[in-house]
Amino acid sequence: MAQRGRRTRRVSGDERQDAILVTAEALLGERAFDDISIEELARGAGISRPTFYFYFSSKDEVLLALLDRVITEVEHRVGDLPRDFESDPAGAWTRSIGMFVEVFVAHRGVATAAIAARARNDEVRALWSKSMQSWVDFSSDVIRSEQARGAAPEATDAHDLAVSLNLMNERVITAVLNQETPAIAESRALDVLSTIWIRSIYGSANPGRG
Amino acid sequence: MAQRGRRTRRVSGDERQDAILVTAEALLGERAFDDISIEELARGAGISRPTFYFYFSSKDEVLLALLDRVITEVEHRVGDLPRDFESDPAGAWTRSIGMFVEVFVAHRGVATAAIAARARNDEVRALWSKSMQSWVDFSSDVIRSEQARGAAPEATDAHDLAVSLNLMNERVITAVLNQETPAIAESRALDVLSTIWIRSIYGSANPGRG
DNA sequence: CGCGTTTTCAACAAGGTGTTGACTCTCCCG
DNA sequence: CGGGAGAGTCAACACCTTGTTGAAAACGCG
Repeated sequence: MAQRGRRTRRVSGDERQDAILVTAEALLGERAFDDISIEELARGAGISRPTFYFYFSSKDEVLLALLDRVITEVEHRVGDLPRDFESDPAGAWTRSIGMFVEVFVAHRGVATAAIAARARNDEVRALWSKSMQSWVDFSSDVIRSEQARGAAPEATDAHDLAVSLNLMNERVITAVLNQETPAIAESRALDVLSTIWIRSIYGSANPGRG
Repeated sequence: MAQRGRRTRRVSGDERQDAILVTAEALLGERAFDDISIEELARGAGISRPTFYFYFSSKDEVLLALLDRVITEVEHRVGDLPRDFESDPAGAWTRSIGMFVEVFVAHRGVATAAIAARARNDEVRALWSKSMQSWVDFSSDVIRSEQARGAAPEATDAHDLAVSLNLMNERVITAVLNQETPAIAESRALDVLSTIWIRSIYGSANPGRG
């Protein structure tokens, strides 16, 4: 997944490529991906626009490279996630969801740009979906083991539940980060999301009737 | 909210404006909004590109007009939503969520285009958020009344819950419609979403410990 | 008819993307 | 150490899309 765009690499070209990436991440912190031109990326890295194309074949490739780093970090962190669900299910889920929140907050610009670019770019979509998949796999594994030990009802398919809850997290967190309306307060997000996860995974499906 | 783009209206100009809208909706059925040029919209309506600007000031205005219709329909349908939650909470919620699903499916092209355009266009964002807001208001009203009658625990803020669950619906349904990965089967969507809603609203927050 | 308003579009301007071809620089090998 | 093979660079070009302008055609009504 590394080695995007460039043919070979020897001396100082790397620095240029890096400079483009650094410029892109900085600009993404202050405005939307669509509002950043290749000209700006090039100028920020101290090169001309045509030279930009020597390093990346398009603006989307830059986003892809940025996203690539985030994905790598995510897969690492998912692997390190504690699985102490038996002793403290609520706490364990909250910590897992907290990690999700942390990644979004830490790479806010890249995450929101990638989510928007996903609609038009196949490679971005594939890469993002890989990341979501690793979260979904983690969640559904845990849900299944909670069902196996009798702590959670088996009525609902673990995979469907995991997908829906992870998509909820993605959407709620982006709404919070972008300060959309409607959204919830940033300070309440983790609490609300955890509550929904826990009730959905462990709760019964029979509300009290009138 | 009607009367977008045009100064006055008298005779046959309306048909042209309508033809643009019809063309847009048809094209949105087969590809993404970004991949449709104003040239195509104009040709589809039998006019030249500059003439398009007589009717709409931009491509986004066309989407806005399309979305406007959908929003109107939504507000109408939310008002007509049954509130028979006391006798059959699960069924009532499922029917309400089903309406949400129906609207997305019926206006699939407009909905997905609007969601994508929301990121860059303030007016689209405002209009979409108005629609979400009417769903959120409905949901939180019902949640609060369920809490008041003692059927649902009051531990969680009704508004925060309503926002999160509605955002989940938005995201899960678009994932299903776009056949994303990960997603769930279209036939399972309503069932899974209802389950999560019901457990989140009525369930307790205390999972069984190991 | 004749005059104002509506409607139309050729032509232009601006701004972005991606490509070409030639030039420089570096460094390594003969 | 001199000459080539890349790597790296960019002016200039071609192209597409959006949005504007100004003048002309069509229409309705007195």
